[in-house]
Parts: sequence; structure tokens; C-alpha cells
Amino acid sequence: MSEQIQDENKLIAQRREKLTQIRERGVAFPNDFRRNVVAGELHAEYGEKSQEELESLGVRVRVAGRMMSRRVMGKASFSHLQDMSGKIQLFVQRDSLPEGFYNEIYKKEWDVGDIIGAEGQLFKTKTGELSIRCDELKLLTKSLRPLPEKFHGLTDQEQRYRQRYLDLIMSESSRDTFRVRTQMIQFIRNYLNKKDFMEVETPMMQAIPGGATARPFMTHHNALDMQLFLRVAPELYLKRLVVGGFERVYEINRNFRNEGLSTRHNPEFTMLEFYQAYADYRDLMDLTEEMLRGLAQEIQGSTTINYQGESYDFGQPFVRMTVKESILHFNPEISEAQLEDLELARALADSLGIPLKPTYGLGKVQIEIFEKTAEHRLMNPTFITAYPTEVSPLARRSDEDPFVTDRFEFFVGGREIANGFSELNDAEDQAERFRMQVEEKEAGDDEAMHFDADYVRALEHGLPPTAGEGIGIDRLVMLFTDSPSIRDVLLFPHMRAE
RNA sequence: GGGCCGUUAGCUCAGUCGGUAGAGCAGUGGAUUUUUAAUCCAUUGGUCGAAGGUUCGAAUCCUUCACGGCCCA
Repeated sequence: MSEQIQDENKLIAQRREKLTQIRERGVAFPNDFRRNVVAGELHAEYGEKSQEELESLGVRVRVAGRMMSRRVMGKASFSHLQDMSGKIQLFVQRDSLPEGFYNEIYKKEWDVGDIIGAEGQLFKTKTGELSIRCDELKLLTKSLRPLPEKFHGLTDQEQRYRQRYLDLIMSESSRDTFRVRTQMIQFIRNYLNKKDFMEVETPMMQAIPGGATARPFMTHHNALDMQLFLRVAPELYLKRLVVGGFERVYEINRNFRNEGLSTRHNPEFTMLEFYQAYADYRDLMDLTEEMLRGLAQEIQGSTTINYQGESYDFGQPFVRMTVKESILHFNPEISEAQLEDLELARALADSLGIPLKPTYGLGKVQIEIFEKTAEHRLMNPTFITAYPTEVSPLARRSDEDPFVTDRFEFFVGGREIANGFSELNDAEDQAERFRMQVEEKEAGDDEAMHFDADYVRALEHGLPPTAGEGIGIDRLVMLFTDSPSIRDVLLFPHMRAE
């Protein structure tokens, strides 16, 4: 990439001049300072100690981090140093430092935002704040750009997303969001590992994009001169592994869908998919319920999740009802008969203002009605089951009613969080459903699936009875961090070019 | 894709009816040895998102565009 003409201003020019002076005196970017403790450990270990206790202990510490503030009181100053664990106050006195250092270096050459190392003795100020009385200070990295205003921080959403590093420097709550994200994923990994699931990695570049109905990103492999797609789901590969005998597998990784952006959609997003042989969709509902309840307890210390002014109870047994039941439940004016006849259902959809394509069968029309009239009302954790076969090309048909599949989706706060089902392991049925998808693709539905002959061949070797599920990690993190936009839980959300 | 809102100093924001561009923080100079949004005095800093238009005169009114936010599809 060519060097961009950066925005320069007087503040940056001043700092560059300071850096020039620092360079002239020696190593400007030293990497020989080693801290022996971080701020959070100091507060944990000494935060409750009195000044007298600290004085008698005589604790010397070495810390390093970013100087977030500086209050010069004359011959003494206070600074806050921020590291990965928190902040610690530095008490900087002219007479505790080498001749000239305080006036010429600390006050003149250093700026808020610089990365520094500090050594000194722990004490408490008269207001009771744990601090370090510094007798050694070292500039480790000169910062050339000023930080946002200290009180309001960075509030401009665009800048927070585009320059996440600034957001992270300035916002404890943003740092927390991403720490929680990591903890959640950690919890999920531990949970699945304990149940003998094996974490695997399957291709992100696929010759045939499968496992979901979504528009893929396309790319090209030069050496092989072949078209490749970024995966929209890992599903078909994970089930190949179950055929191979890895009877419990999972993957937490990125999927890519070439669709619009919104507060709930980013072109790349993180999905947990897991597959368990000799289990059905009911087992996975039980597992999901247990896992999410445990996750809430672990992350929030409570099974109640507060999200955007609403609260959702993960402690009670999750509601379970079928697609049809949920439509009827939320819409007393709709009769069951209207949902069971294609013409009546179409008329109902029309009256609801739902645009329908002529190719839609009854199942697809039902789902459109469900999405319009019921989905957004599913506030507390709810499993919706019995999805029509027409919209579930990879799911096993119900033994009682082949019109629907042994499938569920999971909703909280009116949003879909997870999708799971007993897997279709009848190779001939799968081949037939792929053929249907291909017909839809040829009829113009560019989200319809391709025919994956190798996947059918794998099924012909025998996929044990299996259930599988996908959980949208980003949406789950939004819920647990009270974040209104998916961009708030992605470190680097997709943005248009500046 | 549609609707609404936003874009002014490094950051957070004012800017009245169209009449010379403002504050706080940060910066710079000074005072200050326990402050914590430190305080006090002085002071630098602007292509008002971009381009066009209306007007004697545009940050302000109009048009188009860019980027962002929210809502809808």
C-alpha cells in the first residue's frame, strides 16, 4: 500500500519535534524495560492496606503502560498509568528524580498517551488512592497523536469502529465487551470439551458453498485456476467428519455471507457449529438450554439477562412450541386452517403485506408468516420446532409428519440465536433435496444450494443418526453485553472505505 | 434499496433571523509538593464533510455526492 498523506496538525508536529529530541539523545524506542507487576494485581493485593502498613512493607514495584492523565502541581505531579489490567496512579516528585528530569523530560517531552515505565514504592495518598512514588521513569514509546478528550472519551461511533484501538484505549466498557466475548467463547469451548466434543477446523474456502441458504463471496485460486467460495457454513464438512467417526465435533469460526449490513449483520461473523452422533434435536435443545443457562450464570453471575431495557430469564425452562403453534399463539385471529392450505395461507400472507414468489410452497409461506407475525415477539428464551421440510433442506423429516422436520430454532429478544436439527442421513433423500435446491437456483434463487455430490457420497457411506446445531456467537455476545449493534461486539466491523 | 437524523479546532460540543467562527478539554507559556474532569492567569489552533447553486453576503437556504447513525425493506 502506498503511503497515505496523513492528517497532520500542530499537536502532532509538536510531538514529532519532541521525538526528534529524544532520538538525538539515544534509543528512542527502548525494549529493555521489564515490569514485575500489573495495576490490577497491585489493587488486588494492596488496595485494602493502609498507608502505615504499606510504609512498613516497603513494596517496590515496576509497572509499564500508557500515561492516561497528568496533573502537574508544581514540584509534584500525578499521572495515571493504564495497562491491560487497569490503572495505577503515579506520584512524580521533582526531588525524587535525577536532576533536570522532572522539568525538562517529564514535563516538557512527555505527553498524555505516551507509553512509559515506572519504578518506585507503593503508598497511599491522603485521599486513600494506591499510588507509586516514582524514583525511576522511562519513556518506552512516544505517542505522536493526541488522545480524545479525557472526560467524554471517544463518542463518535464511526471513529470508534474505524479506529478501534482508540476506542479500546479510551473506553473501559468497550474493553469489557471484548473481554466478555472471549470469556463466553472460552466457556463454550470448555463446556463442549467436557462433553467429549472435539474442536476441528474445516475449509473456509470451498469449491461448493454449502450448509446454508445464503449468497457466498467468490474468489479465485490462481494456481489451480478454479473458482472458490468463502464458506457460508461449515456444516457439510463437519458432518463428513461424523461419517469419518469423529462422533462429536465442533468448530467456532468465521462464516461469510455476501449480504447487506445492519445492526445484526456483518459480512463475516462467528458461528459455533457442533454435531453429536446418536442424538436428536431434542437432545440438542436440552444441551443448548443447559449451556446457555450455565453461560449466563458464569458470565453475569445470574440467569437474568438485561438487554436494552428488557430482561430475559434464562433460569426458567425454555418455552418450546412449534412454528404453527407460535403463529396461532401470537395471532388469535389466524385459524389453523389458514395455515394448512396453500391458497388460504397465500391469501393470509397477502393480507399481511408479505411479498411472495410464485414458487413458494405452503412451508415457505408459513415461515414467511411466522417471521412476520411471531418471531419478533419471542422475548424470553424460546425454542420453535417443526420447521417445514421445504425450508430445511438438510434436516431429517419428522416420523410423524413428513411435511416438517425434526428441527428447532432458538430465539431470545425476538432474535434468532441458534438453529439445530436432527440431521438428514438418508443419502437418497438428501440427493433429492439437493436436486430441488438446484431447480430453485435455476429458477433464479441465487441463495439456493448447490448439489454437493461428494457430500451425498459421504452420506452413502453412512452418517450415523446425528443432530447438529449452529449458534450465532456475535448475537449471543450482543445479548450478554447489552450491545445494540453487532458492530459493538466485533473488534473490526466491516465499514465502507473512508 | 427507501425514510429520518448527523458531519464545525486533535476530542466533546455551541453557533439565534443569512451579516467578521465560539466554548470546554487537550496543546503552548507562567503559578502551584497529595491531585484525581485539579485549580488560577495568559495564549495558539478552523478548507465549518465535498462539489455546485441562490444571495451584496452562506457553517446557516437549495441541489447533488461521500461517510456515519437509527428505522424500514
